[in-house]
Amino acid sequence: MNIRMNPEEVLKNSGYKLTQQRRAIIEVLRNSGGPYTANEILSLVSDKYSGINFSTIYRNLELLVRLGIVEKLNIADGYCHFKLTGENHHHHIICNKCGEIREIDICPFDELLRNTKLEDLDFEPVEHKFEIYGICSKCKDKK
Amino acid sequence: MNIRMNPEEVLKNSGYKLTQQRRAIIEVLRNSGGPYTANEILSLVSDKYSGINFSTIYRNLELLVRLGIVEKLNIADGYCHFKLTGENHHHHIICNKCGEIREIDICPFDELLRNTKLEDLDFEPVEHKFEIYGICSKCKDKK
DNA sequence: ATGATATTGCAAATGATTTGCAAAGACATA
DNA sequence: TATGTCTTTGCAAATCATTTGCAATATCAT
Repeated sequence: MNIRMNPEEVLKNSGYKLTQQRRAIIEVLRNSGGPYTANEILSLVSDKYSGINFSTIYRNLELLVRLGIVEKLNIADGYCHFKLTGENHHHHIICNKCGEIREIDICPFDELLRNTKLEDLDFEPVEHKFEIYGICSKCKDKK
Repeated sequence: MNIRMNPEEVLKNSGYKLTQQRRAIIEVLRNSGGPYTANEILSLVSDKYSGINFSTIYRNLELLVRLGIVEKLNIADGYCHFKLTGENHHHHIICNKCGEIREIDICPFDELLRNTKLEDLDFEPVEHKFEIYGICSKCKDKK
Protein backbone atom coordinates (compact mmCIF):
# COMPACT_ATOMS: atom_id res chain seq x y z
CA MET A 1 0.00 0.00 0.00
CA ASN A 2 1.57 3.26 -1.13
CA ILE A 3 2.60 5.56 1.65
CA ARG A 4 1.50 8.51 -0.50
CA MET A 5 -2.14 7.51 -0.22
CA ASN A 6 -4.14 9.22 2.45
CA PRO A 7 -6.03 7.14 5.02
CA GLU A 8 -9.33 7.45 3.16
CA GLU A 9 -7.75 6.14 -0.04
CA VAL A 10 -6.07 3.28 1.75
CA LEU A 11 -9.38 2.22 3.23
CA LYS A 12 -11.19 2.29 -0.09
CA ASN A 13 -8.39 0.61 -1.99
CA SER A 14 -8.36 -2.15 0.59
CA GLY A 15 -12.05 -2.77 0.08
CA TYR A 16 -13.32 -1.09 3.21
CA LYS A 17 -16.19 1.33 3.26
CA LEU A 18 -15.65 4.96 4.04
CA THR A 19 -18.25 5.41 6.72
CA GLN A 20 -18.96 8.65 8.52
CA GLN A 21 -17.58 7.12 11.69
CA ARG A 22 -14.30 6.23 10.01
CA ARG A 23 -14.08 9.66 8.43
CA ALA A 24 -14.67 11.22 11.80
CA ILE A 25 -12.02 9.12 13.55
CA ILE A 26 -9.44 9.87 10.88
CA GLU A 27 -10.32 13.54 10.84
CA VAL A 28 -9.95 13.81 14.58
CA LEU A 29 -6.58 12.11 14.55
CA ARG A 30 -5.49 14.28 11.65
CA ASN A 31 -6.55 17.58 13.14
CA SER A 32 -5.95 17.02 16.80
CA GLY A 33 -2.63 15.29 16.49
CA GLY A 34 -1.07 13.78 19.54
CA PRO A 35 -1.60 10.20 20.60
CA TYR A 36 -4.97 9.69 22.23
CA THR A 37 -6.54 6.88 24.21
CA ALA A 38 -9.67 5.23 22.87
CA ASN A 39 -11.54 7.19 25.47
CA GLU A 40 -10.19 10.51 24.30
CA ILE A 41 -10.88 9.61 20.70
CA LEU A 42 -14.47 8.82 21.61
CA SER A 43 -14.90 12.24 23.18
CA LEU A 44 -13.27 14.06 20.31
CA VAL A 45 -15.22 12.16 17.68
CA SER A 46 -18.46 12.61 19.58
CA ASP A 47 -18.13 16.34 19.06
CA LYS A 48 -18.56 15.91 15.32
CA TYR A 49 -20.46 12.65 15.15
CA SER A 50 -22.66 12.20 18.15
CA GLY A 51 -23.86 8.76 18.98
CA ILE A 52 -20.73 6.94 17.92
CA ASN A 53 -20.06 3.84 19.95
CA PHE A 54 -17.04 2.54 21.80
CA SER A 55 -17.00 -0.71 19.90
CA THR A 56 -16.93 1.24 16.67
CA ILE A 57 -13.95 3.20 17.91
CA TYR A 58 -12.09 0.07 18.94
CA ARG A 59 -12.96 -1.93 15.85
CA ASN A 60 -11.85 0.85 13.59
CA LEU A 61 -8.69 1.64 15.47
CA GLU A 62 -7.74 -2.00 15.17
CA LEU A 63 -8.48 -1.91 11.43
CA LEU A 64 -6.52 1.30 10.95
CA VAL A 65 -3.57 -0.16 12.82
CA ARG A 66 -3.76 -3.27 10.66
CA LEU A 67 -3.68 -1.11 7.53
CA GLY A 68 -0.75 0.86 8.83
CA ILE A 69 -2.73 4.09 8.97
CA VAL A 70 -2.63 4.34 12.72
CA GLU A 71 0.14 3.59 15.16
CA LYS A 72 -0.52 2.08 18.57
CA LEU A 73 1.74 3.12 21.39
CA ASN A 74 2.37 1.12 24.54
CA ILE A 75 2.98 3.83 27.04
CA ALA A 76 3.56 2.78 30.63
CA ASP A 77 0.32 4.27 31.90
CA GLY A 78 -2.03 1.37 31.41
CA TYR A 79 -3.77 2.63 28.30
CA CYS A 80 -3.26 2.20 24.60
CA HIS A 81 -2.59 5.41 22.73
CA PHE A 82 -3.26 5.91 19.06
CA LYS A 83 -2.06 8.36 16.44
CA LEU A 84 -1.84 8.67 12.69
CA THR A 85 1.29 7.05 11.35
CA GLY A 86 3.39 9.99 10.31
CA GLU A 87 5.57 10.06 7.25
CA ASN A 88 8.59 10.42 9.46
CA HIS A 89 9.91 7.80 11.77
CA HIS A 90 10.14 9.03 15.32
CA HIS A 91 9.94 8.20 19.01
CA HIS A 92 8.39 9.73 22.11
CA ILE A 93 9.08 11.54 25.32
CA ILE A 94 6.44 11.11 28.01
CA CYS A 95 5.95 13.30 31.04
CA ASN A 96 5.57 11.25 34.21
CA LYS A 97 3.45 13.96 35.80
CA CYS A 98 1.01 15.26 33.22
CA GLY A 99 1.25 12.30 30.86
CA GLU A 100 1.85 14.45 27.81
CA ILE A 101 3.40 12.53 24.94
CA ARG A 102 5.62 14.39 22.49
CA GLU A 103 7.39 13.20 19.39
CA ILE A 104 11.14 13.39 19.09
CA ASP A 105 13.00 12.97 15.84
CA ILE A 106 15.94 11.32 17.50
CA CYS A 107 16.19 7.64 16.59
CA PRO A 108 18.88 5.49 18.12
CA PHE A 109 18.37 2.58 15.83
CA ASP A 110 20.45 3.34 12.78
CA GLU A 111 23.40 4.32 14.91
CA LEU A 112 22.92 1.15 16.85
CA LEU A 113 22.93 -1.07 13.82
CA ARG A 114 26.03 0.67 12.57
CA ASN A 115 27.97 0.27 15.78
CA THR A 116 26.92 -3.13 16.96
CA LYS A 117 26.30 -6.51 15.56
CA LEU A 118 22.62 -7.12 16.02
CA GLU A 119 22.91 -10.06 13.65
CA ASP A 120 25.08 -11.75 16.23
CA LEU A 121 21.97 -11.95 18.35
CA ASP A 122 20.40 -14.13 15.70
CA PHE A 123 17.39 -11.90 15.63
CA GLU A 124 15.73 -10.19 12.70
CA PRO A 125 14.47 -6.77 13.76
CA VAL A 126 11.10 -5.68 12.42
CA GLU A 127 10.32 -2.61 14.42
CA HIS A 128 11.50 -0.90 17.53
CA LYS A 129 10.23 1.43 20.20
CA PHE A 130 12.10 3.98 22.19
CA GLU A 131 10.54 6.14 24.86
CA ILE A 132 12.02 8.52 27.33
CA TYR A 133 10.06 9.12 30.52
CA GLY A 134 10.73 12.20 32.61
CA ILE A 135 9.46 15.60 33.58
CA CYS A 136 8.36 18.14 31.02
CA SER A 137 8.98 21.85 31.33
CA LYS A 138 5.40 22.62 32.32
CA CYS A 139 5.58 20.17 35.23
CA LYS A 140 9.11 21.01 36.29
CA ASP A 141 8.06 23.21 39.17
CA LYS A 142 5.01 21.31 40.29
CA LYS A 143 5.52 18.99 43.21
CA MET B 1 18.28 1.59 49.44
CA ASN B 2 21.60 -0.01 48.72
CA ILE B 3 21.71 -1.88 45.46
CA ARG B 4 23.92 -4.49 47.14
CA MET B 5 21.06 -5.71 49.30
CA ASN B 6 19.14 -8.67 48.11
CA PRO B 7 15.36 -8.46 47.72
CA GLU B 8 14.69 -10.10 51.08
CA GLU B 9 16.89 -7.57 52.85
CA VAL B 10 15.33 -4.66 51.06
CA LEU B 11 11.88 -5.82 52.13
CA LYS B 12 12.86 -6.19 55.76
CA ASN B 13 14.81 -2.97 55.88
CA SER B 14 11.84 -1.16 54.45
CA GLY B 15 9.62 -2.48 57.20
CA TYR B 16 7.80 -5.15 55.22
CA LYS B 17 7.31 -8.66 56.41
CA LEU B 18 9.03 -11.55 54.73
CA THR B 19 6.06 -13.79 54.12
CA GLN B 20 6.20 -17.19 52.51
CA GLN B 21 4.34 -15.79 49.53
CA ARG B 22 6.87 -13.02 49.07
CA ARG B 23 9.75 -15.45 49.43
CA ALA B 24 8.17 -17.70 46.83
CA ILE B 25 7.60 -14.88 44.35
CA ILE B 26 11.16 -13.64 44.70
CA GLU B 27 12.55 -17.13 44.48
CA VAL B 28 10.64 -17.87 41.32
CA LEU B 29 11.80 -14.67 39.68
CA ARG B 30 15.34 -15.34 40.80
CA ASN B 31 15.52 -18.91 39.58
CA SER B 32 13.36 -18.81 36.50
CA GLY B 33 14.64 -15.55 35.12
CA GLY B 34 12.92 -14.05 32.13
CA PRO B 35 10.10 -11.54 32.42
CA TYR B 36 6.81 -13.21 33.30
CA THR B 37 3.21 -12.08 33.32
CA ALA B 38 1.30 -12.15 36.59
CA ASN B 39 -0.39 -15.25 35.27
CA GLU B 40 2.87 -17.04 34.66
CA ILE B 41 4.17 -16.00 38.05
CA LEU B 42 1.06 -17.43 39.68
CA SER B 43 1.64 -20.78 38.00
CA LEU B 44 5.30 -20.89 38.86
CA VAL B 45 4.74 -19.86 42.45
CA SER B 46 1.88 -22.32 42.84
CA ASP B 47 4.35 -25.12 42.25
CA LYS B 48 6.12 -24.28 45.50
CA TYR B 49 3.41 -22.56 47.45
CA SER B 50 0.02 -23.91 46.54
CA GLY B 51 -3.00 -21.83 47.32
CA ILE B 52 -1.43 -18.48 46.65
CA ASN B 53 -3.88 -15.95 45.37
CA PHE B 54 -3.87 -13.63 42.38
CA SER B 55 -4.36 -10.57 44.50
CA THR B 56 -1.35 -11.53 46.55
CA ILE B 57 0.69 -11.80 43.39
CA TYR B 58 -0.44 -8.44 42.13
CA ARG B 59 -0.13 -6.67 45.45
CA ASN B 60 3.38 -7.94 45.94
CA LEU B 61 4.51 -7.28 42.43
CA GLU B 62 3.36 -3.72 42.84
CA LEU B 63 5.24 -3.47 46.14
CA LEU B 64 8.38 -4.99 44.68
CA VAL B 65 8.24 -2.58 41.76
CA ARG B 66 7.83 0.30 44.20
CA LEU B 67 10.91 -0.85 46.09
CA GLY B 68 12.89 -1.18 42.90
CA ILE B 69 13.31 -4.91 43.33
CA VAL B 70 11.21 -5.79 40.34
CA GLU B 71 10.99 -4.16 36.94
CA LYS B 72 7.71 -3.88 35.05
CA LEU B 73 7.87 -4.06 31.27
CA ASN B 74 5.24 -2.72 28.91
CA ILE B 75 5.53 -5.08 26.03
CA ALA B 76 3.17 -4.62 23.11
CA ASP B 77 1.21 -7.78 23.82
CA GLY B 78 -1.38 -6.48 26.23
CA TYR B 79 0.12 -7.87 29.42
CA CYS B 80 2.47 -6.55 32.04
CA HIS B 81 5.69 -8.50 32.38
CA PHE B 82 7.80 -8.58 35.51
CA LYS B 83 11.39 -9.50 36.27
CA LEU B 84 13.97 -8.92 38.96
CA THR B 85 15.80 -5.67 38.45
CA GLY B 86 19.26 -6.71 37.37
CA GLU B 87 22.42 -4.95 38.39
CA ASN B 88 23.07 -4.00 34.82
CA HIS B 89 21.03 -1.57 32.81
CA HIS B 90 19.67 -3.18 29.69
CA HIS B 91 16.87 -3.33 27.14
CA HIS B 92 14.90 -6.04 25.37
CA ILE B 93 14.34 -7.81 22.11
CA ILE B 94 10.92 -9.40 21.72
CA CYS B 95 9.96 -12.08 19.23
CA ASN B 96 6.73 -11.23 17.43
CA LYS B 97 5.97 -14.91 16.93
CA CYS B 98 6.77 -16.75 20.15
CA GLY B 99 6.77 -13.72 22.41
CA GLU B 100 10.09 -14.54 23.96
CA ILE B 101 11.73 -11.58 25.63
CA ARG B 102 15.51 -11.43 25.80
CA GLU B 103 17.79 -8.88 27.35
CA ILE B 104 20.29 -6.96 25.29
CA ASP B 105 23.12 -4.95 26.74
CA ILE B 106 22.98 -2.36 24.02
CA CYS B 107 21.72 0.98 25.30
CA PRO B 108 21.26 3.87 22.93
CA PHE B 109 20.76 6.45 25.60
CA ASP B 110 24.25 7.58 26.54
CA GLU B 111 25.24 7.92 22.93
CA LEU B 112 22.09 9.85 22.37
CA LEU B 113 22.73 12.30 25.14
CA ARG B 114 26.23 12.80 23.89
CA ASN B 115 25.25 13.52 20.33
CA THR B 116 22.08 15.49 20.74
CA LYS B 117 20.76 18.23 22.88
CA LEU B 118 17.98 16.66 24.88
CA GLU B 119 18.02 19.69 27.12
CA ASP B 120 16.88 21.72 24.15
CA LEU B 121 13.64 19.80 24.41
CA ASP B 122 13.16 21.28 27.85
CA PHE B 123 12.61 17.84 29.29
CA GLU B 124 14.30 16.15 32.19
CA PRO B 125 14.75 12.42 31.46
CA VAL B 126 14.15 10.01 34.32
CA GLU B 127 14.12 6.67 32.63
CA HIS B 128 13.84 5.26 29.15
CA LYS B 129 12.72 2.13 27.39
CA PHE B 130 13.99 0.63 24.21
CA GLU B 131 12.59 -2.50 22.67
CA ILE B 132 13.28 -4.18 19.38
CA TYR B 133 10.50 -6.36 17.99
CA GLY B 134 11.27 -8.94 15.37
CA ILE B 135 11.74 -12.62 14.67
CA CYS B 136 13.98 -14.76 16.80
CA SER B 137 16.13 -17.55 15.44
CA LYS B 138 13.83 -20.29 16.68
CA CYS B 139 10.87 -18.77 14.84
CA LYS B 140 12.76 -17.79 11.72
CA ASP B 141 11.56 -20.74 9.70
CA LYS B 142 8.06 -21.02 11.06
CA LYS B 143 5.36 -19.44 8.99
C1' DA C 1 4.72 -17.03 73.92
C1' DT C 2 2.07 -12.75 73.06
C1' DG C 3 0.09 -8.90 70.83
C1' DA C 4 0.11 -5.28 67.49
C1' DT C 5 0.01 -4.79 62.86
C1' DA C 6 0.86 -6.13 58.18
C1' DT C 7 -0.60 -9.46 54.94
C1' DT C 8 -3.42 -12.92 52.93
C1' DG C 9 -7.44 -15.24 50.67
C1' DC C 10 -11.71 -14.73 49.02
C1' DA C 11 -15.21 -12.79 46.42
C1' DA C 12 -16.90 -9.14 44.31
C1' DA C 13 -15.84 -4.75 41.73
C1' DT C 14 -13.54 -2.26 38.20
C1' DG C 15 -12.24 -0.64 33.80
C1' DA C 16 -10.51 -1.27 29.30
C1' DT C 17 -11.43 -3.90 25.45
C1' DT C 18 -14.05 -7.52 22.70
C1' DT C 19 -17.90 -10.01 20.78
C1' DG C 20 -22.69 -11.61 18.98
C1' DC C 21 -26.38 -10.16 16.68
C1' DA C 22 -30.02 -7.59 14.54
C1' DA C 23 -30.63 -3.12 12.28
C1' DA C 24 -28.66 0.45 9.37
C1' DG C 25 -25.53 2.22 5.94
C1' DA C 26 -22.31 2.22 1.87
C1' DC C 27 -21.65 1.52 -2.70
C1' DA C 28 -21.52 -1.28 -7.09
C1' DT C 29 -24.78 -2.16 -10.37
C1' DA C 30 -28.78 -1.74 -12.86
C1' DT D 1 -31.84 7.33 -8.92
C1' DA D 2 -33.47 2.93 -6.98
C1' DT D 3 -31.98 -1.86 -5.57
C1' DG D 4 -29.53 -5.55 -3.43
C1' DT D 5 -25.55 -7.28 -1.31
C1' DC D 6 -22.46 -7.23 1.98
C1' DT D 7 -20.04 -4.44 5.39
C1' DT D 8 -20.42 -1.82 9.37
C1' DT D 9 -22.73 0.02 13.29
C1' DG D 10 -25.00 0.29 17.92
C1' DC D 11 -26.26 -2.01 21.68
C1' DA D 12 -25.79 -4.92 25.46
C1' DA D 13 -23.56 -8.40 27.38
C1' DA D 14 -19.14 -10.92 27.88
C1' DT D 15 -14.10 -11.01 28.73
C1' DC D 16 -9.98 -10.58 30.92
C1' DA D 17 -6.44 -8.48 33.52
C1' DT D 18 -6.13 -6.07 37.51
C1' DT D 19 -7.88 -3.91 41.96
C1' DT D 20 -10.31 -3.53 46.29
C1' DG D 21 -12.95 -4.38 50.86
C1' DC D 22 -12.96 -7.10 54.60
C1' DA D 23 -12.55 -10.74 57.90
C1' DA D 24 -9.19 -14.26 59.03
C1' DT D 25 -4.32 -15.31 59.45
C1' DA D 26 0.70 -14.84 59.73
C1' DT D 27 4.84 -12.28 60.91
C1' DC D 28 7.97 -10.43 64.04
C1' DA D 29 9.42 -7.28 67.78
C1' DT D 30 8.87 -7.64 72.49
